[in-house]
Amino acid sequence: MSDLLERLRERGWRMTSQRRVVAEVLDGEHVHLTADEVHARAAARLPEISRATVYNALGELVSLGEVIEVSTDGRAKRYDPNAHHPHQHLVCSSCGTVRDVHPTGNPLADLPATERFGFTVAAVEVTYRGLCPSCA
Amino acid sequence: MSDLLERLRERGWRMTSQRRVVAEVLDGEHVHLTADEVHARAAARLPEISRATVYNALGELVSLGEVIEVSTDGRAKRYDPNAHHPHQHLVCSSCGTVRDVHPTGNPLADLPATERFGFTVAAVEVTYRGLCPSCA
DNA sequence: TTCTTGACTTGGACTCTGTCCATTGTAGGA
DNA sequence: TCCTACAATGGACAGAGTCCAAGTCAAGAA
Repeated sequence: MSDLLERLRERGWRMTSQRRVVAEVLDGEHVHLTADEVHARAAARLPEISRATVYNALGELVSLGEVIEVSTDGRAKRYDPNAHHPHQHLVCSSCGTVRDVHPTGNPLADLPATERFGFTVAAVEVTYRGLCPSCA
Repeated sequence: MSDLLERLRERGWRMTSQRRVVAEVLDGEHVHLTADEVHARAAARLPEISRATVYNALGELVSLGEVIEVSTDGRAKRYDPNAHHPHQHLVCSSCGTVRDVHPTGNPLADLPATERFGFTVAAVEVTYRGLCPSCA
């Protein structure tokens, strides 16, 4: 499952051991890690990797469109590697768990022109909130 | 337009000069202020008010359901006093302006049971992103 | 009105998340 | 192999928010 690494190399992303480890941490795992969690997992394999490097790499992966930045709680941003499959998020208000979900319908179509106030609307994020089975 | 003050008093919210000023700043203005902006406006009327007090008051207004906390950019949270009229937000990706909008449809109904994974879904937030007329 | 008391406010220290920058290191092409 | 532009480092810094001990005060009781 190293499609991500492959794509990055093809796109000319200069590959360093640090960047490889960050990409590997995100690839495969379908969880939503914070930058610090990514750093912790990366450091498990490459102990001397710095926080700044992890932030740089994450920022570039986001710019490249390979990873999505999700801020579900106003605290640390989370990084979602599932960028190539449109989806929304379901968040547990108690423990913060995030799941990818696929609602029906198209929320963009639900915003009539009269409610756009001249904005060029490019994207829509939907966050469902509730309690997960363990917290309920 | 001091419905808010009235409601708070009725609900037994102990009224201090600091809390009154914070509530007054939010009441009436249909903008989406950050905590620091609320503090600045409150301090214009009550110079010695502290940041901690503003944070406390805002947190309580949110708990009471009188104000909604909105985190549109992963930076400072914004406080939306329009809590009694269901609405969503339209955010300018360039300047950060936030507008209240009223999409048609019910996004909660768009999440089928099979996509809820046992969660008790209580709320849904929709954020439209794009460029406002000035930034486009 | 004055007293009393529990709730509120203060301000400074602290935490967490993220950014910046000068220095050092290195991937990958010539 | 050598160069060099680009990347990594780590420590300082900044913004947003929380915590806490000490002082203050709103509002009910007498």
